[in-house]
Amino acid sequence: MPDDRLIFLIFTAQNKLRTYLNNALVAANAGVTFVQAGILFLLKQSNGRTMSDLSQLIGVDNSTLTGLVDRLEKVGFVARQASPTDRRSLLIQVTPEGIAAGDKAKVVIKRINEEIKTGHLPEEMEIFKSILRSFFEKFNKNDGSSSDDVQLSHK
Amino acid sequence: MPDDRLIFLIFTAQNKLRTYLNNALVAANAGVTFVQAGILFLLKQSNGRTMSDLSQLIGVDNSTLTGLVDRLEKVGFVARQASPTDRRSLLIQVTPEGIAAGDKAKVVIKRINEEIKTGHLPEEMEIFKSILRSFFEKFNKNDGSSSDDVQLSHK
DNA sequence: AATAAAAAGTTGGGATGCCAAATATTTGCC
DNA sequence: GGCAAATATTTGGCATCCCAACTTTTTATT
Repeated sequence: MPDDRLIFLIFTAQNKLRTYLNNALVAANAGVTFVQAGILFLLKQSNGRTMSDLSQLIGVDNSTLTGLVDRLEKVGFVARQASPTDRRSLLIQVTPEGIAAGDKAKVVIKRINEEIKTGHLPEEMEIFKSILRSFFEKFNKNDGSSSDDVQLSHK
Repeated sequence: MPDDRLIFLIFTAQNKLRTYLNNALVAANAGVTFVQAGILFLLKQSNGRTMSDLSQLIGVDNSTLTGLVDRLEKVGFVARQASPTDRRSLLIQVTPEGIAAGDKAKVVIKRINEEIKTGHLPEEMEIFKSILRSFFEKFNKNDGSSSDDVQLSHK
């Protein structure tokens, strides 16, 4: 499988990182996973965000975000509140416990972020990031056949 | 979130790729996802592998592999067979339909593999891959606190 | 030979992700 | 103002992933 090893490598490496990271968060008694911590950071920054804001900022679809917020609400890290200006909307409020959990997680996340960089030059990390960022342009349309349209538009 | 943007970037980029890829496989009527296709390739290469072999080669744990094989078996792409030499073992046989599905998927996977490389130098892709490969050394222990032990052993 | 330890595969639980559909509400258009 | 279109959120379905526990079988140890 020489040609698809790149995709395989991306997926399996990512799985390794995610597992390691979330286990580290367990070991640190953070009480949240990486993605949940991300939500808490966003709310610490600016409390009372809507579900749509959060799903966009976290980079997941709205139904995924519903589950994430459900689980955070269940353990008392966030609360849902009706929006005063739009009856379709909820404003998600972080609790003090949620702030604390997020702060605890942050230490672990920083550490592992540093571990990722260990042994690599800054220029190399830049290349790594720019390739990842290219995915957002290349694979933004969720229709896998749309790349043909992109190529046609270049002519 | 400056420091953890790298991890966030890895996860969200990977999600983009995975979604795009699996949608492309749907569009191509491959009838399998990327991971399922990986299993079919392995079986085309060498049919009758054990579940343990497959889980190792695919890079997932054995219970994940059980689900994957269940779903492939359900659509008639593989079959489970008792091992003649070890009563704990099963040998997974790919069917002709499974081979066909894998071949169809391969075309799409190759295309997207090329898309990933588009716009980047070969040396850049090498750097990208070597950073991903470093995850397998750095994050191999699933205990996130084990990095401290590693550091201690260096003294 | 007997027994402890390890291995094979499955089940169950939890988390995360996307897609589609549904309902209530808001916005845009005529 | 009335109605079509869009939006906010949830629910349900499916897939993928890890962890823990379990039962049967095999291997290793005594």
